Amino acid sequence: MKPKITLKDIARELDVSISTVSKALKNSKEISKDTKDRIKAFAKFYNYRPNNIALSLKNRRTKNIGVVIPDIVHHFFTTVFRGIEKYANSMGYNVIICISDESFDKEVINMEMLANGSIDGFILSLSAETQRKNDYTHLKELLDQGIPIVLFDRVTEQIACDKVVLNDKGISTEAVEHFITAGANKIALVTTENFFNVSESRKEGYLQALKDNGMTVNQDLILTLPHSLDNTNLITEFFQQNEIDAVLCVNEIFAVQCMSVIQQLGYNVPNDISIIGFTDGILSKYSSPKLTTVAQHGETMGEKAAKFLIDRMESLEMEEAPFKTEIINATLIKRGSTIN
Amino acid sequence: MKPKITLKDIARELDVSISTVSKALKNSKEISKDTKDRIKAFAKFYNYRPNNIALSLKNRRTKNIGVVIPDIVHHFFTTVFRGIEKYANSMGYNVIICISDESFDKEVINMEMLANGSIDGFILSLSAETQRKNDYTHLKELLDQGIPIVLFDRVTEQIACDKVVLNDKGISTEAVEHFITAGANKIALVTTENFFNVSESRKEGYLQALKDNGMTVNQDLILTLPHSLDNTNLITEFFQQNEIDAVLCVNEIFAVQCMSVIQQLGYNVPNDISIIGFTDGILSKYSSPKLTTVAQHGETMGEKAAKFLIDRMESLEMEEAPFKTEIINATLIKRGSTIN
DNA sequence: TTGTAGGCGTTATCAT
DNA sequence: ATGATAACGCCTACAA
Repeated sequence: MKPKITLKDIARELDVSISTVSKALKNSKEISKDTKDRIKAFAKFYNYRPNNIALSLKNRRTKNIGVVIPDIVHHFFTTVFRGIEKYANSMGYNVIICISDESFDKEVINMEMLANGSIDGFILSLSAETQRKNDYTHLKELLDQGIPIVLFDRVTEQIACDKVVLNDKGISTEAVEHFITAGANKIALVTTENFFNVSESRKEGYLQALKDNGMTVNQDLILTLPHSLDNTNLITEFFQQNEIDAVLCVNEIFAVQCMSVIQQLGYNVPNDISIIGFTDGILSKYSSPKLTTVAQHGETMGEKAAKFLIDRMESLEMEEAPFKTEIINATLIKRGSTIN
Repeated sequence: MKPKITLKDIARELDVSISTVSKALKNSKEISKDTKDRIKAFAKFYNYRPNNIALSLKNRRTKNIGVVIPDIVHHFFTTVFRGIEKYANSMGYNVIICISDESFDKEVINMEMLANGSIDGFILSLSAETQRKNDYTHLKELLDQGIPIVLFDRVTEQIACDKVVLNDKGISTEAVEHFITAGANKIALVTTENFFNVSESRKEGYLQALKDNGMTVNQDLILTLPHSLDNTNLITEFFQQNEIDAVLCVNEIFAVQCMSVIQQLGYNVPNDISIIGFTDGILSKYSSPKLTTVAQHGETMGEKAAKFLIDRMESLEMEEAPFKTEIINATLIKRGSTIN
């Protein structure tokens, strides 16, 4: 058991002053080569490492980033997190993570907790409840205090800050057009309740594609599923009661559930009904047939978000750079659940 | 833009001393009700919150826990992490996370980085490379410095610390016996290279079950797959060249891959071949048929690990409590990929 | 009832 | 070339 050693310890042992030790270890040329060597050898032997906390206090920066995501079990957030972690680490930052669990209160409490000195900035994707309540005072307050925030994916226009989002609308249009090219004309959409900005955008993209191609919108072909429930029955009804030859799903769970129902009903994927889902996760890769999906490039989003944040934090006080929004281009990965 | 306010600021504004402010905010009865009220009102108005960093420095404890896991995309680690986060937060701790990415170096570097004051203790699952190298000096050093560590899942006997593991061997035996009860007698095992303690234990459990039931071991029925590669061909060969009526897989990816191959080859699951996988993740739930799996109760493991760590950290210096190993009982979730 | 002083570990500035 | 001092924000034993 050898507790951590401090500058003071070294100073005492070597009978010099603390500041001499500090300077010597920083290779200051104020100190004679002789003492420098002595001190360095001693420090090395006892494996001296400066105390991060003391440095944080002195420098008024922690080199920690707070990441707040709604959920860590979802593949998309997981990949974004990876990207953040990767870039942050490469820049010497640690990542403190909080799961809001889609709860407004948890989001607020966790952020306030971290904001009291533990982190230099936040990367955040809004919880469902926050988007539903449409209440962003906690974010405004943090920004007011000078703590930078980067929003990704689940963002809001009501907060002025750097953002990283997907071209949800555009890629949805592209997906639907992929159906149309293959001859589909009874195209369905399976989505979530619409307080999510992303679901909303995806729906817009879907509608846009229909419009651009002179097709009429049939509201019956839009299925809005409630959150966190077993939706199998709803989905089954949906496919029984409607004539459908293609379906766009806003996440991969819906996609794989639809596929399962469709096959159960005796249809063939993709010949009778084609499917495209969002999120190129593990489900999409291991289903049969493999799912055509919208790859959201989560890792790229994460890296970009981290870069935005660190750039802003390190541009010491020349902070008033205008806020940027980076749009990450999703791509369609064509696999077995669509024709072509 | 209103920067954070400090005790000093309050003291200056209210023309009292810093310690008076400090005491007042802690409701010390040394201070007159009058000044307390004045100070509290002011503090509340300016939304004073003590600076965590200063507290950490003073108290020599950060209330941060470092979590090091090999991978965040794997469902199992994700759920364990959830459990850790949940318990830690409820006890007022933050969680700093590092992904070792199965790399020894990343594991070492990250841990050393955090160990310099950023965290009070670690929860860790060993990286593949660390287990392969069998080198744990970094952990020993940290323990030497008085930093507590809790290992989970991927553990080693070479380190004396609290541990949380699964009854891998027992549950594997149980799984194989489930096959046997249903009439199987050509039971295969699909596993990873054996430097993982968990794979090793699962194999032992498999062998034990065969032995207990008077069945002979056929080495041909044990398929060892390399890490991170497309194994489809190996798996296909395996099922073509061997007569098999049941297969136990050490993770759910292998399980779902096997199922896919089996169905491709024209067999029926579970009638021709039954399957059981480890990890009750999303793949198992959304495959068809749904997979019978070993639920590892990751969240429980995480909570338990966090409890071990926090207990030890908070039992100030009466530390020499003996190290405990908690064995979490996995359970078999019977679904469509097995008979019964 | 209030204030002073010292310390947590480090660095920067200003002596000596 | 080396050391003393102050400061980061907070707490607390001890004075006043």
